[in-house]
Amino acid sequence: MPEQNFEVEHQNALHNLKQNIPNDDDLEAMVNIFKAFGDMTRVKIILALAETPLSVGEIADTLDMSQSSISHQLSILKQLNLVSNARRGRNIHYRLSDQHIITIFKQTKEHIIEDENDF
Amino acid sequence: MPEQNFEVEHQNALHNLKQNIPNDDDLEAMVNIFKAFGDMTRVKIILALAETPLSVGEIADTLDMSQSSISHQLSILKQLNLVSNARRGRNIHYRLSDQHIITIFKQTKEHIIEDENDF
DNA sequence: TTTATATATGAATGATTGCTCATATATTCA
DNA sequence: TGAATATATGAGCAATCATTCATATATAAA
Repeated sequence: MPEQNFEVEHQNALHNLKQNIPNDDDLEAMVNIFKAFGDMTRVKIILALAETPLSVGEIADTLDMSQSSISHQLSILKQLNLVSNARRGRNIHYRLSDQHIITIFKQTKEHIIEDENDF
Repeated sequence: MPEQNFEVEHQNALHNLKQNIPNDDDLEAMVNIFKAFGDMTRVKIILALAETPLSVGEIADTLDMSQSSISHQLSILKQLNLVSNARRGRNIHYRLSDQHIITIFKQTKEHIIEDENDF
């Protein structure tokens, strides 16, 4: 009875699931990164920084947004260690802190574009 | 003057940036996917469905959440074509609509866990 | 057909969030 | 040192969102 075996396997999978779901603490870091990527402004900042380090003013100018808004968003990205900063002259330059992240980011973007029909 | 060349290149990069930033329409699909991943409940649903197709009730039971809440979240995931559903008996079974997506999802998760020190 | 079960959905609510405005801080230049 | 420039930050506000509650819809069972 293949139909019943299927059902038994499903029940086993279901039983295992309850124990195997990562707890909130383990998932939180990941969810927070995704949250950071889930905002147009922050995505644009990351895409810009993927090209070259930029000062706060340069980002604000490039994205045509207020200095304050960009600064707030940068502080969120910094708190997640997605970007780092360093003073250079009278400006503060931001850069992606981990090229690893931008690789994931761009890959995902390409995957989504590839399958655009599906979305 | 290597210092000045550096500055010239930076100015070029800056100038190009303004034109090369994808517009909102192009980014929106990606941002929406990331938004979907940016919620603990939806992440857990996706992780569960990565193991086996599940009915609404099974998901609610597994995650110890209300049927209504799960149903609402599933409708969001469905609208983004991240999951699909089909009636089976008196239940409606949900599954990941694209294994591609879960691959990206898990990869990203692993990358983040690998570099946990950085976060 | 009536009853029970599974899922969907709309309204209400509290929490989160992104932006603006005003202002504080910090560095450079005169 | 004092003025100008660049960035950070806190409060306020409107918008978004995740959940709950009540209820509608749809299928299955009796």
